[in-house]
Amino acid sequence: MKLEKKTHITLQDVAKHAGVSRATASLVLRGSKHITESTREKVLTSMQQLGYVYDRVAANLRSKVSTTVGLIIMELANPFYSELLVGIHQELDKFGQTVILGTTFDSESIQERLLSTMLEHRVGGIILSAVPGSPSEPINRIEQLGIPVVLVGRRLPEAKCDYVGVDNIMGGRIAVDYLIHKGHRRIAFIGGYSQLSSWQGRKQGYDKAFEQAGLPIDPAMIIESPATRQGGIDAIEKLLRLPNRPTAIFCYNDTIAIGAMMKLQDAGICPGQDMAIVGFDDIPEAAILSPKLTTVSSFPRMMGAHAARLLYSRIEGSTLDPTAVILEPQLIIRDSCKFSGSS
Amino acid sequence: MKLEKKTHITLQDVAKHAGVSRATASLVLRGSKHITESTREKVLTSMQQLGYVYDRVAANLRSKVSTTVGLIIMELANPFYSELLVGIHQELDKFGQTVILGTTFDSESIQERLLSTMLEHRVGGIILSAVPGSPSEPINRIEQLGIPVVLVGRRLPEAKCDYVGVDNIMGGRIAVDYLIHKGHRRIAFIGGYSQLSSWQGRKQGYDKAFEQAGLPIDPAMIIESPATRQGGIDAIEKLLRLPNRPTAIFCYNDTIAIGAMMKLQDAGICPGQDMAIVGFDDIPEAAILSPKLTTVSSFPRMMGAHAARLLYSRIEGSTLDPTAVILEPQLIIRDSCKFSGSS
DNA sequence: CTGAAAGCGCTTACAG
DNA sequence: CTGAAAGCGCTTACAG
Repeated sequence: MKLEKKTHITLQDVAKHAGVSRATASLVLRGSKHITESTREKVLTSMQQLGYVYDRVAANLRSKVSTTVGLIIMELANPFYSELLVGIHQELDKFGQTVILGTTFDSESIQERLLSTMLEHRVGGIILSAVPGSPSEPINRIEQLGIPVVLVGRRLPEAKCDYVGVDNIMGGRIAVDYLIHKGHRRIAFIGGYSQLSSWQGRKQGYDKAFEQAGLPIDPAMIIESPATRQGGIDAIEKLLRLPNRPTAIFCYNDTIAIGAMMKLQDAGICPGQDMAIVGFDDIPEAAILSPKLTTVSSFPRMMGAHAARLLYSRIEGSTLDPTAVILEPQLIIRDSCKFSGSS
Repeated sequence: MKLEKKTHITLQDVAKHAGVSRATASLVLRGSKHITESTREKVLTSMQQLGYVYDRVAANLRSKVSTTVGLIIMELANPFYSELLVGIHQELDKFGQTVILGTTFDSESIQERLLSTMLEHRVGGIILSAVPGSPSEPINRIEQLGIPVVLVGRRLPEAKCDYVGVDNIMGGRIAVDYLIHKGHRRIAFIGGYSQLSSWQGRKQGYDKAFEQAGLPIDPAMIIESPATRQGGIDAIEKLLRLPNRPTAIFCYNDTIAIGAMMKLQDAGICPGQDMAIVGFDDIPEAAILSPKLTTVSSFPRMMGAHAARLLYSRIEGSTLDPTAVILEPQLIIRDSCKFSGSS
């Protein structure tokens, strides 16, 4: 905890060593043009010699500036969020911002705590993938403080802030359209929870596709479960007990699809051959499964980059009305839908 | 950049509102016992009413304390590092420390820059997976400043600091022993670079296994390449051009193994059946490949947790000599080695 | 148990 | 172009 820097060099020391005032040294530090080349050099070499380390934290405190951004996501051990993080981190790095990380494991109380911690750390803004069903009041209160927040992936109805996500309705739509065109009539939708805005969107797309095809929807085909591999396994178990099994499965996301494929294989059902599978997100894993997973890409890395840019523009003072950046999803056709239903 | 908090409430405001001094309010904040219950309550309710946000940064500056830790790794889009990050983050969270992230992409100059940035942000310590071949002088200089650093996964010969890693020699040994016992005689070792301390260890284990079995080593079987999927693909291409192909492949890590399996499949060679494959690390992907990948687990999450604990003990003032925590690897036998060489 | 003063390391007007 | 002073929001001795 204690920073027991043995001989801690401050700007004061540098100034004295260079024979100038603290203010002058500070000016040199930030490359002011109002400094003579000769004093500039003197100060610079003094810094070198003394091994001076700039204290950005103290500087930020004084100048009321922040160079950190908070990122709150569900968990790290999930390729979707890893990819999101990569996009955010890479983009923010360009702006000289560093990210402070927090994971909620979808617990509302942890989210509350993290939000507080981030504020205490004087973040300039927050990127939040909110716990489903969490109240939007804390977010609005934070915005009130002048700290911008952008929601990513998961939307909160009442929150007055920016949002970056994929068009879930279209995503669900193109996935199910594709399956219907392949001749499937009984198509399950498994994984995720109906509180999730992304679940709702994907389900809506599913409904629309059925509607337009003039097909009836069987509520038994809709199975909620945690968005984990285990959740996929569990959902398949339930599905296999059904008297009238589906011929295709649209999974809430790729992680669910992985679990589903594992369980299917265990049950002697060949995914892709005996049962068509479509995922969502296109995480790196999707391409190495066998069969390679056909999935709807939500471009998580790009989502992250957009969120970072949007947040930074807010930090820089943009006062536009809250905007929503909706990425267009794309069906990535691979090998997990060879089977052609009852066509 | 600017933190234009509309009506920024400070401890001063709280104190005035509660009718006490700033010092008293500060004491309340940190739960001092020398405060009357009644004033405690007064102050607390004032904080509530005014919507006070504690400025931990200012507090840390004054009390010369740090609540952040720097983490520098090669890249985020790599399951090994994701897992490492999970372990570190989870453990550090328990100590109330937040992590500041940086990725080098194995560029020495980026690493230099990140190290500086972290110091400027007043991190209490640094966990570093160093760029191979980078000088240890900056690290020693940082330690000199009183900022502990722990190296993780990759060792630097001259660095006087803690290290957490897996026993690479043993890891290489058990992988190759296993293949030899399965009857293989021509075993390739592909991926990674010989500058990496982990590569050197695994290769040493490989050599030892051959030596003990009284088998000759063919230098053509050793192929270096970037530790990426593409690196695995490239290595296999080279391997297939060889007049005398191997019957088994020990991969520097699982990511290499994934690329290798992809390329093998493309070439009409069935991994696991026509060619045995062993990976290293046991990233989550290993279990979903088909065939499921037999691999040497390096327990990346546990590595992260150890590194975090070790660093924190240093931050707390531990002055033991630099220690090395070496985790014991474990062979995870799955399905990628069905073929039994020439036995 | 509480208050007045000094200080963490820096930057920001304001003089000169 | 450079210096002396005040202040960012907090904590830390030191009195009382």
